[in-house]
Amino acid sequence: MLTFNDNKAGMGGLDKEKITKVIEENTSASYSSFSKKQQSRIDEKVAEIKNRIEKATREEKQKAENSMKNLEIKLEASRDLSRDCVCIDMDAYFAAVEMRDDPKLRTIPMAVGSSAMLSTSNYLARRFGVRAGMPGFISKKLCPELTLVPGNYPKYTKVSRQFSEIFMEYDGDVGMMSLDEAYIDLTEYVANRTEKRIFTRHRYGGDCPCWLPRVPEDEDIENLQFEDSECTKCSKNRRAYFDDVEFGVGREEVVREMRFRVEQLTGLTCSAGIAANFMLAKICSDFNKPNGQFVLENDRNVILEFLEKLPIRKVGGIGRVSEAHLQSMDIRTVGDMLLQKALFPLCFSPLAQESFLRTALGLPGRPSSSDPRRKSISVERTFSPTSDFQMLCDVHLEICQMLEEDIRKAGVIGGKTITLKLKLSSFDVLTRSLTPSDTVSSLEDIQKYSLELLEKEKGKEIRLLGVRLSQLVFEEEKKSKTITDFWNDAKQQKPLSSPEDADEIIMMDTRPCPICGADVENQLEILNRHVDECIQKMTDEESPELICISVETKKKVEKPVVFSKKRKIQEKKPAAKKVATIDSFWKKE
DNA sequence: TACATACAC
DNA sequence: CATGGTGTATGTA
Repeated sequence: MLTFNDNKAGMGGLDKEKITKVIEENTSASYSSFSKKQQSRIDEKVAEIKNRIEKATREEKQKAENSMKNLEIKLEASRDLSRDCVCIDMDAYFAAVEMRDDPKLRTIPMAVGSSAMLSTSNYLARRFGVRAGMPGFISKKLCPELTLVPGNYPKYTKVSRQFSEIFMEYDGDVGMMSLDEAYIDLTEYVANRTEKRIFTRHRYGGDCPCWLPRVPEDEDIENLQFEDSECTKCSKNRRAYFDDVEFGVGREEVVREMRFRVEQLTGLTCSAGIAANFMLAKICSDFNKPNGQFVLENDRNVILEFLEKLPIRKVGGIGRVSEAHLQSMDIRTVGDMLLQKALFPLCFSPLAQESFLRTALGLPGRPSSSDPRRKSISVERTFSPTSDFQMLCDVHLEICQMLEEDIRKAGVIGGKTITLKLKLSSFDVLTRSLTPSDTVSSLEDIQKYSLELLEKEKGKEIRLLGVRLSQLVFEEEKKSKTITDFWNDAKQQKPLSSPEDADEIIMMDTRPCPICGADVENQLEILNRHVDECIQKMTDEESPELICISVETKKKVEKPVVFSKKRKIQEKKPAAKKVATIDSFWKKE
């Protein structure tokens, strides 16, 4: 049913039927009936679509076809094949971080999440059908030996900051879609890149399993230079091999270089897609996963050919429901979309028509709202279903307190509209909202208005409560000055790296380690590693992270001013998302 | 404006 | 035992 799809990578050749059966057997009655309800809603819509096509008159069909033809001409005129867009996606991100920091997890099936929900699974676990979005307790049935690791979001956030700094050197306006996904416009960088770059590559071997990347077992290491040392973590001997690697000037080479640097810095691999726009780059990033990249030539025919056989579900924005709708029109691949485009006006809204046609042509989505500011802020929690109103009020108060705190941290003064979200024990979701004449800002206001809404739902058995504030009012921001100052300060202190003096960094000058004073090769990744070792030596056993960026290096993050030269009007990157705040997971009464 | 849906990660 | 949390966009009334 709709519980399991093998859309994502890593599941070749497993027994789908068996997995589906295990999932069904372990699905609760209430969830199962909710799923059925959802499915029948989709079926209804599908019937409606078929019906509309069936009973459309000749004139209507003709009109629809003309309308799509005109739209296609208009859209085709906007095609831009001049850009180098890159989407970089970390491989099994949360799981990879946990595996990096605990070698025992590298060889067993493992997932990050709770018994209620998994965020990621490693590739070994995926072979059992264990995947992101699946409840942990069902995963355990599919794979009894599965190890569940609770997520450590502050750590994932920190690591994400580390590698986004690398991307920032290539595109000052890099868009982080989430902790593990980056959109990079390389056009300008590639155009200006005239020289190859050489990096020292560090890889590890010996008895110490801690550091990554490892030298492959089958590689001939006869002629590699190395250095032995005692690992500060496991006390075993670690052998660090090093050699030079070169990266040329084309976009593929530059992307290889970025991926190389990410792995050197964090010990994590990522995959990349390269194409004429971000919509295509995102699809491509999935093609050679894990630890690979895929380029789609900036050529109309090549793009259309690539899309012809591509299942529609691989396209960003087409989910379970749209897939079903389109399938009812015999559309399974993007190629089919192009063949059937004349039917769109009979079944879909104008926006949906355009969006599907853009997809079919390999064009990016409509650039959306130019206001980069966030539009809403919310907190929601799931708990054991209850209709006890006092209990719901207690939860509600806590949620309001958390929301108020988040609002303050976000530099938001208040908002016009307050929305209460409820999920019933049946899994049905309701929202109730109101817009008072005055802006809602204090904890008291938030609580008062949302409680008003909650009171009207007395008696319902509820499993989730949420409160959202929208139509936000922001603090007057004078941030740009701060950032500039920050950058100027950093510049005077001799920054570790910047595009202008990139060559100096690659060439081998040294720089004293701020911790131990020893001369260290002045290359960002190497320096970070060294500093990290030093810090580990002198500090705790506490921090489980192997790689931790130095404080100095961190300051360099804020430098978009320098890089953002005038850029052509272009497709909007997906908006950067706020990092979720984590608190201990509470549940039960 | 209010509410529901769909989607991404 | 047991199916998440945050945010955006869009359709419809």
